[in-house]
Formats: sequence, C-alpha cells, structure tokens
Amino acid sequence: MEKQNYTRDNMADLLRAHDINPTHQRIEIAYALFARQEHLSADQIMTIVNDRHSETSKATVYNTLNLFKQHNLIREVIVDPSKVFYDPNTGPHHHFFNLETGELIDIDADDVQIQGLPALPAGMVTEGVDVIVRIRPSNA
Amino acid sequence: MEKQNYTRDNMADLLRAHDINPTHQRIEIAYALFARQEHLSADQIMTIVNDRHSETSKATVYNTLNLFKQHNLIREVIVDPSKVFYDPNTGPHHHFFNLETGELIDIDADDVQIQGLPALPAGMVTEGVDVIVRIRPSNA
DNA sequence: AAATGGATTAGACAAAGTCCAAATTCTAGG
DNA sequence: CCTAGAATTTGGACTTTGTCTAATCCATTT
Repeated sequence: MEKQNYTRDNMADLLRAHDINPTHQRIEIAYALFARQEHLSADQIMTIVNDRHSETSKATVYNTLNLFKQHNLIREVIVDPSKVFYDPNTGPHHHFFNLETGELIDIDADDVQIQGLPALPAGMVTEGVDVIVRIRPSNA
Repeated sequence: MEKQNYTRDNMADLLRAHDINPTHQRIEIAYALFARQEHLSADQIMTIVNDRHSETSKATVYNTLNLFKQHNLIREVIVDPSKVFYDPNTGPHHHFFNLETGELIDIDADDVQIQGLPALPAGMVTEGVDVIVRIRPSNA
C-alpha cells in the first residue's frame, strides 16, 4: 500500500499532481472515491457528496468525473449495461462482477497472465486489457 | 464453420431449436443478426428490420432481443457505456474494441489462456469470463 | 366461428447522461 | 480594495436507451 491517508487535505495535492485545479466540489468528489476506495456510479457519488454540507449539481459531478478520467486520476468500469462505475484504482487490475448484487471486486493484474491474444489489427495500439469475471451465487 | 446458410427459411429452424416460437418479427430480427454476423445495437437492429417490408415496434425489438438472450441464441456485449451490443456468436470468445469507431472484432477463446485468476469468493460460481482489448489507431 | 393465450403495438414513462446560457467564484493587475 | 477576465458551477431543458402497460392482433384449437 502506497498511501493510506486519504483526507480532504491531501486530495488537493493529489488533484494538483494531476494538473487539476482543486476546487471545493472536485475535492469532495475525489474524497468520496478515494476515501472509500470503492467503485461508485455517478449517481452514488452525487448522493454522497450532497449528504454532506455543500451542494453539487449533477452537471458538475459528470463534468468532474470526466475531467478526472481524462487526467488519469480515475478509471471507468463498463460492466453494468445501465450505468458506468468509477474506480479510484488506476493501477492495472481486473474485476469480479457479482451479477446478483452488481458488486465489483478487484483482481490484481500482477497475478494474472493472458496468453495467446492475436496480433492487433494494423496501425492499432492497445489502450488496455480488461478481464471481467462474471460470478453468481451457486445456490441460485 | 458449422453453418454458412443463414436464410430467413432456416431462421425458423434455428429459433425452434432454441424453443422459441418463430414469428415474423423474430425471424426478421434473427436474420438481421445472423446473416450479417455482426455486433449490432438494438437501435441498429430496429433500423435494419424496418428498412425492409414489415414494421416492428421498439418494444418488440427489445422484447425479442431479451428473449433470444435468455434462450442462449445471442449474447450481450457490454463495452460501450451508452449502449448494449448483441452478438450472434455465443461460442466462447473475446473482443477487440476499437475506441475510435466503436467497432468490435471477435477473438476466438480457444487460442487465449488466462492464468492466475484468484479463487472465487465463497459460494460463487463463474458465469463467464470476458476479455476486452481496447485498441486505438496509433497515429492518433 | 368463438375462445384462448401468446405476441405485438403505441405511447407514456424512467434513468443516465449531455448541453447551454446565466450566475458565481477565483485570480491577477491596478 | 476593486475590477476585468477567466474558470467553474448551476439549473433546467433536452437526448437517448430502455422499460412498462393496457389494448389490440393473430394463430390455433375446438
């Protein structure tokens, strides 16, 4: 574990380190994701952020999440057909996806090896490889 | 290659083989997917089906695609945050996803080996493993 | 031909996400 | 301290994907 201290104070530093101007709303949104270290939807983030003091609009939540994504501070996880999840873990990793509950569990990519992928089409480069293991309770 | 002949006529047989009552609309929708062997969104399918003679409603397109999915005739592919793709190939395979164009390219799963996945959480079984290789033009 | 049950339909509805112009906040210079 | 200009945020309208429902249609059986 590199950093364990995710406080609002060092959220500002984290944002600056990614060339993002740290505003109140951005700090709150980053804090929601990093302090919990969970996979959250835009909707969940908006609820969390607005449960506290400040009010943050829907537009700002979406703007901010897209900004964070562009600056490689967070990552999108596309597994649920109805909504996008945002992941504060940008290191290489994969996911278990619980089809019953919608819960995501990280899989460290260091342990996983993928062999036999064919060559890329000409003129293409890999942006990333995602492995999603869809799981379900066995008694269902 | 098992069957190459995807005509409207044998769509009915294909549907029956999957315990689906072959109606006009279902045959048209199956034909759109299987004759092309492409990954299509619900929207694209509706356009294709209604370009021809018969008219098919939005509700029927969605009903039918979900029915096909439940009967393992087609598969959903979740890669684009804004829409679901439907895939007539239900054999084990993975995908290249072209981030520029949204195009999907199949990767046969026989060639691919994944090692080192951690044990499943207790009481869970695997429903499937999806590998998505996100690619992008190198000159971008 | 009437009844039965499955299939289809139009259109209202819901939820996720985008867009835009107005309002607010921040910053730097005077 | 005050203000112009830039950056950020905001509410609300809007779009798109997908669902739901009640009415209608259709096919099969009797």
